Parts: sequence; structure tokens; C-alpha cells
Amino acid sequence: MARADGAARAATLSDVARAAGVSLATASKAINGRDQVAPATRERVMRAAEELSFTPNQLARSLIAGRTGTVGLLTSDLEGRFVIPILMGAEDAFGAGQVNVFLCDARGDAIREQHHLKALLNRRVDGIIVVGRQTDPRPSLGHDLPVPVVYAYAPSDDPTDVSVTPDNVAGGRLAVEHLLACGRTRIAHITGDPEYAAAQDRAIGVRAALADAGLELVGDVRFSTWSEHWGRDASAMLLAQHPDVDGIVCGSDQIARGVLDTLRDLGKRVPEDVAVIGYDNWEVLATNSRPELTSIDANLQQLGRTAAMRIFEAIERTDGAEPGAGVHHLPVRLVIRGSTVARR
Amino acid sequence: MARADGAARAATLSDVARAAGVSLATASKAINGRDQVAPATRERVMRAAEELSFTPNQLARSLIAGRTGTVGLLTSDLEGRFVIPILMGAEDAFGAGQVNVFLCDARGDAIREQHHLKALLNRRVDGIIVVGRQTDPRPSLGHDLPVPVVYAYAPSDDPTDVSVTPDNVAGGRLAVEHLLACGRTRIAHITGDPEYAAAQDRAIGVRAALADAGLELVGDVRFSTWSEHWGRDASAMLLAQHPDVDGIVCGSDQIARGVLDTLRDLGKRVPEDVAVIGYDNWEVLATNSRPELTSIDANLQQLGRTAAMRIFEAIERTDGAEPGAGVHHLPVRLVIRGSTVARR
DNA sequence: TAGCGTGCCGAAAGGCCTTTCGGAAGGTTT
DNA sequence: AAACCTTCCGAAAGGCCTTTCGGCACGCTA
Repeated sequence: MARADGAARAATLSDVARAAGVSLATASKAINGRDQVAPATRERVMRAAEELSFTPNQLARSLIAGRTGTVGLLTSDLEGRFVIPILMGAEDAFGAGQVNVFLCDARGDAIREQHHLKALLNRRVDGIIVVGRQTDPRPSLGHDLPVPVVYAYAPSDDPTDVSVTPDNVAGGRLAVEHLLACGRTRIAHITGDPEYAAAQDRAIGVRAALADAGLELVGDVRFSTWSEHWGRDASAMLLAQHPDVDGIVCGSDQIARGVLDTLRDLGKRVPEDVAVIGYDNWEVLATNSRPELTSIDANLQQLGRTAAMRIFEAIERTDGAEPGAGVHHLPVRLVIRGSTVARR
Repeated sequence: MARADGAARAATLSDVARAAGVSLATASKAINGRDQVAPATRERVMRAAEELSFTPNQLARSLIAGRTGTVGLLTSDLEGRFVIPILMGAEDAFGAGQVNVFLCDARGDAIREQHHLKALLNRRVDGIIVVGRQTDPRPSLGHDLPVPVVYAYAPSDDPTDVSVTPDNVAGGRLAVEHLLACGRTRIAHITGDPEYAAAQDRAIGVRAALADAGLELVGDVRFSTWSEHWGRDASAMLLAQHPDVDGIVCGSDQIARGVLDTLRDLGKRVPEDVAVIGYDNWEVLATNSRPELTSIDANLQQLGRTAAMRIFEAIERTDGAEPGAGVHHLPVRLVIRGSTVARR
């Protein structure tokens, strides 16, 4: 266990002051770069601090400042597929080392969530980011909290909260527009659980883009589960009914993987005969398929950055005003790979 | 932004004391369940606290106790594939709400790691768990830290540190033993980057188990990259040279997915003709393949729990002794699915 | 030489809580 | 009635730091 014998008790500021032969106040000022300290004195203090390997106790600082420089990330995203990029974006935005993040996983349990929420408030976090694992609205934490809250990925069901979530409608549009640009006109849509807002929103975008182009969807939107199995089954049925389909928009990369499997089994070439586009841009799935999968990326890291910036703004302004209430739909991004455009 | 107007300043203990008509000390004792307080008085204080929605400032408490009840999780695991289960295990072990975890991602950058380390120490975490993304030893943080450190997944290169890591050799053995139990005798091994200790260790286990059974590996161990592409290519070459192979141990689930693809293309039935076993038990890959993939699970959540418990022990004992220094190899687990055993 | 400004330092308060210890009030024993 | 104990409460110190503000010493001007 790494615990130095000598470091049993961390050096405190008064240790430094004594070592440097100055008062507590002067030591503090020297270390924090305040003026009112002669250069020579400052030098002396700094050297003493160095020798004692003094690190200022952030607890005491926070107590005085009334601010801890910490943020709570409250999630129910078990797998961490969404929460990790969001966390990284948040870290970026805050600036490494300036702000630290408490990560709490409520595991989809409201009681545990309350528990964690209370713990975070006791620790006097400056703000809270709530990350859901679906884009369906989730219950608000309420407005009687002493710190700002931003909802990421899953928006709050209260429109006076601040929420940031990917623009799934735009994602659906983007997918179709890309297929159209590739010259496809007979386009189908296979997606996941119809209970998910993500599935519905993407389908809306798909239909809208087709309507704009004066086209209709080939067959109905096929909803079921977010799995490869469904991708395989659905595409088999689709091809049986509509052998002339030349483009398939999938509601997730998993579904797209299944679709690719079936097309391959049926002897269809991708992208020559049928172009396939996925959703989520989950690297491990998208870059390992045959061919590699074009996909829609939700820019989760950017989402995290945005959430962090919103928190930041809210922390800065002490008037308690509520800037940017409402659900903000963030743009998504197309990542083109071999499943829609043959490689040269 | 959720910020109640009335909650501009959180209630402090002296507010409660005043409201209840008692002194600071009494209020403190009442709230913390100390004796030396008359039941009636306690009741009065509790009610006042309730009404003011008082939450004790954990900062001040920590300052006094010399303990914060927080732990730092320092990772370089970008994708979070390993860190999330470990984090969850740690949360479990600490007991939700008792201890909170600061998650810091160093992104494989030593400077950033130092930065985060310093921030964690300033915040006076009680301990640090370091999570790597490979099982190769990583540089120690050193022994001159004022808090205990446990290395998880990636062990420290210093044997006097405490490390917990999955037993990859046992995993390799387990895979082969399972194939043997399934009646396979012509077993090959396709795995990832030979620079990874994980690849080497698993290969050692594979060879050892075969040797114990008086068998030899079919062909050499095939090292390359941890990708589906490699799984596809390697198995194609393997089958060309050794058409009689009847079992393939893969170094990862990704590789196994590629292997399954190729076997399917070649008209081999899995598991009837060839049994395939993966590694990592990455649900999204293992349960979506055709057939579903038998795999070795590293019990990461258990790993996290163990790491947390070690930290706990070290925190408890104030004598600075170093219990359990060294690298602890934790048992892994076989998850049987359709790729080795035909479903009934 | 008296008066004034400037530059630097230190005493002390304050942030929020816990704990120790002294002491008041009430009841019990001799 | 005196001595004692128990029960409960409160003053104060302490944990570590920052900030305010008063004051000392020095050098300058009149």
C-alpha cells in the first residue's frame, strides 16, 4: 500500500509559514499569488512549501469560497455507453483539474437516485448533470434544489428545466438525405422498440426527408427490438416483400449489423445493390462489419461539453436566473463508410 | 435551471439551533444521534432541521474528521469498457451513499494523470483506485502518497503495490478445458496483439491445458490485432491449412465474431463442426452473434468490489501497514452459449 | 524636523461543524 | 439539611484556509 511513513500527516499552511518564518496570512498570500508580498518573501515561502510538499487543503478552501469546484454526474446508464463520452466532454469543458466529477450510478432505481442526490448535495457540488440512457423524457428532480441541474441525453419532462439531447429527427433526415445523394430511391426503415422516443423521432425524420424528395418509404417502418437478431429477421422479410429495395436506414448499428448479415446471406452486394446506414456510430460495431458501416453519430462528447457549459453559466450567474430553459436538440453528424459508398 | 429562490443560502447548523432554541453543540448532538440529549430536545431539533431542510455540510465534517469519504478512480481507459463495471463494483462495496467516487480520465497521458492525481490529493480523497485498459503492468504512482492506492485491471510494475487483475492464464485454461469437455481435440488459438500481456497469458493457459490433456495446439498461436477482421482472416488461413480443426479459442469476442463469420462463409456449422469460444463476454457482441457466443468473463464487477475492499482495509488500518501487497489474480468465469454447445 | 505616503506584514475573524469539558438543575441518599 | 450523583445543556476550542484591516518601517516632500 502506498503510504509513506513520513506522510502520515500532510503539511498544513501553518507548517509552511513557520518554516518560512512568516505569518499564516503572508504564506497564504504568497502561495496564491496575491500581491502585498515582497518577491523575496514569496520566494522563501514557495521554497518552504516545496520542501514540505505542501498541498492546500481543498476542503478548507471550498468551505471559505462557498464553492467546491465539483460537479455530480447522476446517471442511470448501466452500460455506460452514453455516459462516458458525455463525461469526457464535461471534463474537457471544465478544464482538466479545475473541476472534478462525482460519478453516481442510480441503476434505474428512483430510491437510489434520491440517495445519491442527497449525498451530492451534502458534498456541496456546484451543479448536477443528469444523464439518462434513453432520449425519452424523465422525471425532473424538481426546482427546489440549491444548485443548477442540466439533463443530458434524456431530457427532463419539465420544460422549465434545461435539457440537452441529440436531434434524432435531424438524424433520420440526415440518413435519408445521404442515401438520396447516393442515388437511392427505394428506401426502407428498420428500427427498434417503438416505445422509445429515439425510434419514433428518427422515423419522423426519415419520413420527412422522403416526403421532401417526393418519395415514399418502401413498406412501413419496421419496429421491434434494438438487436442484430431483429435486423436479420426484418431485412429478410423486407427483401421478400420488396426485392427492389436499394437503401435501408437502420435505427441502430446493431440492427444494421444484422441487416448486413442477411444481405450477405441473400447474395446482395453492399453498397452496390443495397446501401445500409446505421445509427449511433458505435465504433466497435461500425468499423468491424463487412463492409464498414456508415452511421449517424450523436456527438455525445459535444453533448457533454454543452451540458457542462450550461452548468458553468448557471454557476457563474448568482442571480438564480434560468438561462436557456427547455430542451435543446443538438446537431448530429454523418460518418460515411463503405456500406453506402463503395471504396475506391 | 433548478435553483429555488428561497434556497439561495443553504441552512446551517446554527440556523437550526436558533430555530430550536438550543445551542450549536446540542443541535449537533441531537442530529448525529449522540446521547446526552433529552428526547424532547432532540425531537425539537429534528423538527427544526426538517423545516429548514437542513443538510449538514459534508465539507466541514470532513475537515474535522480528517476523512472525506471519497475515493478517486484514475483511469486511462478511454472507452470505459473496463472501468464502468469496476466502478460499479466499487460503488457496491463501499455502499451507496457512504462513499462517493471521483472519476478522472487521464486519456493515456502521463501529464494529465499527474494533474488529476494532484487534484485528487488536494481534495483529500481517502484512497485511489487506478484502472488501466490493458493487463500489462503500468508505472507505479510511487509510495510517497498520503493515501492508499490499489491498481485494478492493469497491475503496478512495483510488486510492493497492491494490484488486482483478472487471471488470464486461468482463462485460457478454462476455455480449452471447456472445449475438451465438449469432446474437441483439434484445437486452435487465434488471438490479438502479441505485445499485450493478456494475449500472452491466455495463450500460456491454452497451451498448458492442452499439454495436461496430452494434446498439441493445431498450428501456432495466431497473434495479430484485436479485431473482427483479423478473426476472419486468421480463421480462413487456419481452415485452409488445417481443415480438420474442431475447436477454436479466440482471444477476444471481437475476434470470435470474425471467426464465426468466416466459418459461416465456408459452410462450417457451429458448434457441430467447429466449436468457438470468445473472451471478455462483451454482451453486445456475444449475445447477438449466430450462434450466441460462449465466452470467458473476467468478473470485472467483482474485481471492482475487491479493489474497493482493499482500499477500505487500508483506510481502516491507520498503522500504515501494507496488507496484501503484490499482484492478485482474480478468478474468471465461463459463460456457455450456443457456439460450443448446440441448443436443445 | 514634522508630516505624509507607500510597501509589506501579521493579528484576527470567519466559514461550518464536532467534541470536550465545565457547570447548572434536579433528584437521591445519609 | 448537607452532600452527592445523574442528566442535560452550552461555551469554547479546534480543523485549515482566506481575507480584511490595522500598523510598522521606511523613504520622500515641505
